[in-house]
Amino acid sequence: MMINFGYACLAPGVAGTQMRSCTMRTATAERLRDVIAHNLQALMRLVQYNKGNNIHLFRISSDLIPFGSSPINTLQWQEEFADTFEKIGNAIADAALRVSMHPGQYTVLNSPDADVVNRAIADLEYHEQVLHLLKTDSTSKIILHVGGAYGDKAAASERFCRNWGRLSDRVRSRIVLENDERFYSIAEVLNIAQRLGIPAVFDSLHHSINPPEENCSPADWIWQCAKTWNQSDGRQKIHYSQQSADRKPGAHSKTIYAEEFLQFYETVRDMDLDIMLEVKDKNLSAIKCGLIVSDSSCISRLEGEWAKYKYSVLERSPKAYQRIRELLKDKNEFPARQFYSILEQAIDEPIEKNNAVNALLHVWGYFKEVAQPDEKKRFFSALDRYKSGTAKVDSVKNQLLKLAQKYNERYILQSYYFL
DNA sequence: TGACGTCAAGATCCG
DNA sequence: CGGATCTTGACGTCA
Repeated sequence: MMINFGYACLAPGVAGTQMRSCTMRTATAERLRDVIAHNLQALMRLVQYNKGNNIHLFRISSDLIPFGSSPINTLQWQEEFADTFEKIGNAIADAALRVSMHPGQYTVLNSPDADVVNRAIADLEYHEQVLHLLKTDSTSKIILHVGGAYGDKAAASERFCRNWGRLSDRVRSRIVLENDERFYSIAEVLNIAQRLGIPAVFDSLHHSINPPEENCSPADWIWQCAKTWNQSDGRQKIHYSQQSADRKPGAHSKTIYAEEFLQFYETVRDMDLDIMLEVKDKNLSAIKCGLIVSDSSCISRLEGEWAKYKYSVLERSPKAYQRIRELLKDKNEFPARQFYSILEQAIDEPIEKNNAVNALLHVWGYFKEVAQPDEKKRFFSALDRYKSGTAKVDSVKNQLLKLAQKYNERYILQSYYFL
């Protein structure tokens, strides 16, 4: 039995992995060509990053090809970039990475509006083309919601099943259905999924907001969903996320909080699962979850994470900074849960000026020998403006980021301090 | 007609 | 002019 963790689309803090886009107004063939080439390169770097960080589950952004299913995009991008796709596909296979895609809430297959349905079909075909060009098999899924209710959910579900017949075999072999937070509960999704003979994806946060009448535990529903996954679908997938404490219901938390997560994990740990985390800090939480459920990893993995977090901790809580340093001293231990517990508390604290200045000066330490006189002058004048309240801490940080880029300070560049 | 969610582009403002 | 901050875009449904 085994559980993998993955994240969606973006890896904040990882150089060269940002997606670009364009608006309809600026979507010339040339511009689109540029953006697609850039995004494919970013995807390649994401794949390599995942491989290097032992992450085996990843959602590819629907924005990979801007207007990928729109007549606005007149490029033959499938042919033009076929070789690039193939190279990335090889890297995906080499990394043993399972990729998926997830069209958003605006792809609605069960709409009563024929145009909306036609666009939804085109959009699903676009997602399939990407996965196909990457040479992935049918275990690379397209996650879809049922759609709207239109005041008559039974009729809307019927329409979904009818329009299902209009999709190509290739698309149908990839689609999996997910419960949403407003209309279709996991029970209703299971119903439709069973009828069409396709897998169901349990989403924990959607479920807590929109539970079915049947009173089963999340683990029971996950077990129900397990029966809809067969050999050609690959390992069962679920979505896990936590409610943001300070935002509206359904909003994802900024990180996966370890304690709450472990309570859930205990209920599914004996299953074979791929768990897609939906969370603001993306790859950071995927690494976190992998580490806190592992009881036999090397402390150097924690030290590597600490290197990236340390200045974000220092600018909030020098006390937590010291505690973690103490915690990581014993090289024979692997105190992942304690490490993340202290970290989470620190990251949720507000930034106070004295602590922030302390952290800024720590980072400045990397440049004080190499910086030019004018760079030094600029940094300290920005620091003074921050101290006196006429500038924000981010403007001082940006100066440090610029210096890190100019002098290629890798230790600083990889830090989450600048996010 | 605005809110919803997402994240980068685009626009504007400031020194 | 560069950097910081605000608004817009693109999608469909529902109140």
